[in-house]
Amino acid sequence: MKKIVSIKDIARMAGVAPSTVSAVINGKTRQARISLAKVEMVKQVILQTGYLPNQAAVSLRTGKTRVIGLIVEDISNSFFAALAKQVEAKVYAQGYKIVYCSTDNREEQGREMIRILSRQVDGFIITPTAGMEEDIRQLIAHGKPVVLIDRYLPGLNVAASLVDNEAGVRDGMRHLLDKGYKRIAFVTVTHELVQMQLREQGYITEMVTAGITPCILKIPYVAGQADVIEHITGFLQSEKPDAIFFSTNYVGLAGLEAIRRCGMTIPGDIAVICFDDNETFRLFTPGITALEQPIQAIAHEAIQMLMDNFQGSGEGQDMPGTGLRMFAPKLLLRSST
Amino acid sequence: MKKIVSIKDIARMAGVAPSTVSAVINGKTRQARISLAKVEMVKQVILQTGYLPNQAAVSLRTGKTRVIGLIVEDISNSFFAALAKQVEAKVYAQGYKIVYCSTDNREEQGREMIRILSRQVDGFIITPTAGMEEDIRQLIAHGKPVVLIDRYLPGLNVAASLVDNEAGVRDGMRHLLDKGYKRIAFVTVTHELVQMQLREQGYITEMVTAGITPCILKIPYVAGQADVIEHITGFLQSEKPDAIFFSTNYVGLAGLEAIRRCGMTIPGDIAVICFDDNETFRLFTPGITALEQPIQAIAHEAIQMLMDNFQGSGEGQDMPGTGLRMFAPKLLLRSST
DNA sequence: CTGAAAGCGCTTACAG
DNA sequence: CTGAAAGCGCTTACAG
Repeated sequence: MKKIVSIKDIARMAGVAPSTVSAVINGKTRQARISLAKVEMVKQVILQTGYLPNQAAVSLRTGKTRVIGLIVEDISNSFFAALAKQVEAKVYAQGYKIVYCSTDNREEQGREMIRILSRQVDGFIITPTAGMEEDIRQLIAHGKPVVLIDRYLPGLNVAASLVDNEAGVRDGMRHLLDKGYKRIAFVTVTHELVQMQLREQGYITEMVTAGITPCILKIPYVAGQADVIEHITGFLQSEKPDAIFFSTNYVGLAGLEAIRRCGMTIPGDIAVICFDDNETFRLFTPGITALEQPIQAIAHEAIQMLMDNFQGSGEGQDMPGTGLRMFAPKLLLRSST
Repeated sequence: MKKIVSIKDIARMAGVAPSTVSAVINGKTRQARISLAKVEMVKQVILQTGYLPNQAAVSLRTGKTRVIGLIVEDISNSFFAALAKQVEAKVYAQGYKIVYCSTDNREEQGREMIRILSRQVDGFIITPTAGMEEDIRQLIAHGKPVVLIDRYLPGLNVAASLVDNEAGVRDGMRHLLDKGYKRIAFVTVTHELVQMQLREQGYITEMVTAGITPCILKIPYVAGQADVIEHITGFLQSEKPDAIFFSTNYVGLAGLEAIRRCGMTIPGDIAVICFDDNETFRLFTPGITALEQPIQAIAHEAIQMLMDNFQGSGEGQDMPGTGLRMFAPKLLLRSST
């Protein structure tokens, strides 16, 4: 086990004091008015030894960890996984690292994760679960920046970056209406989170504008995949819509299975569109028209807001960058509509 | 911004010395022979204040970070995302955290990540890229435990946890042969990593055993999705196989598209099987027979080996738990074969 | 049985 | 322009 070089070793090797080395590392040679010759000397030694400061010591001294906590609903879900990838690239480029964890939408889990991580990260990017309001409020009160992603909690004035749910659904609806579909059904899940309500709202608004009576199926959030398929199958048989709008990935995949079971053809018997794209929709025969979330924009904006907070006061005063940033999804036209 | 309580505050509030508090926190009250009354006193105060030790200080003092570095090829890939999820559950349960990063199979990227993280984690779980041998060797020489996952580097005697590639392919092949398919083609990518060679080897072995001439298409690894589809389309038209074995997810998805373009039906014109399962294969019409990787077993074994290292010497001596752990994939029979 | 003291590796006023 | 010293919050011998 090789001995690890410390700032003292570097100082000794360069013939200067540790504080000089520190100034060089942190780019404070101007303020400290270190001579150019010494700066060069120190840089040489650092390069030769491959010296890297002990981050634990830096953190202890400065109170900064250069770590960001990424708390998502489920890292194995393709949407969050893609988000994590986008976050990663940005964050490492700025010299930060990421620790992640999944809440699986369990309130207790999320709370515990915040507790464990709160002292060990400089800030959070969080997919909030219902009931997390108070924890997030406290985090911010303690001067720990938080940016919400993918959704927000109404009544909690915290920066958030997400897709424009209502605009997306309205886009998709106008496409269906333009194509001449009339009996357009909307299939969604009961969910306390605001984004589902916004999507439903978008649907209702467009239907009402078009002068057609809305036709909505709401599936209990807790239902398993098999149950969801059952629900949709029954709904298709009784309502006989000519087009169907699935509010989310998860429901859409079950919906395709239900349509298959009913022996209906797409788009002949029924047109299909879904909020959220995925590989299955792309490869399905026929391709399924979908609203693709601008994951990169969402992730980049979230990081940007968080980093802006780091620059700013960071002292529990008014956080800059609070408020919602929404990005319109992209309508991917495929053969299903 | 509220003042953060330290061990001194707890000590003062409980009327004991900081070292006593430390002993209580670390469960060393027996060795230190602290009276039960004081232990209770301290525990009370800790509970009331919600005190959590400053991890930076602990790390600085003990040299342990209780963080694990997870370096994968691409966290947004569903396989690695699923792996990350399994790793996460295990790791948090043991009081560790995870920082992740993706290499995108770029050697430089992986090396840089190891450099950045090496001082800040207690150990690594790595999906190695070619050319990483030396970096991993050095990590271990410096007493930093490493467990490889999903693949290993021949010639590098490091613990690794992965699927049994050859056994999986042979399983799938025997299934096809039993069903009476003869002109079974194998489509793979050129790739220096060992797992692709093992899969190919499994195919060849079974074909030779069955007395049939192997028929292999190797696609350059660098090819984009469109190119891959082209390659496969041409291959299908010239070779006219009655069954096709895709060596991996990525190739299989392109393969389905190629089959569609050729106007072939599955399994009528051609049977399909693929190494690695995914949602598309499950929902495709017909369902695609696949070999599902035992992700949970792979992840759990990796963590177990890593944690065993933490218990052990950890001093750059012979690492316990070196060697390969392989888990057979599960053959999911669907309608495509 | 318990507490005072040293020290992990940094950064930051501060003295010269 | 540069270096000595204090201190971040812990843990660990060690003295009593």
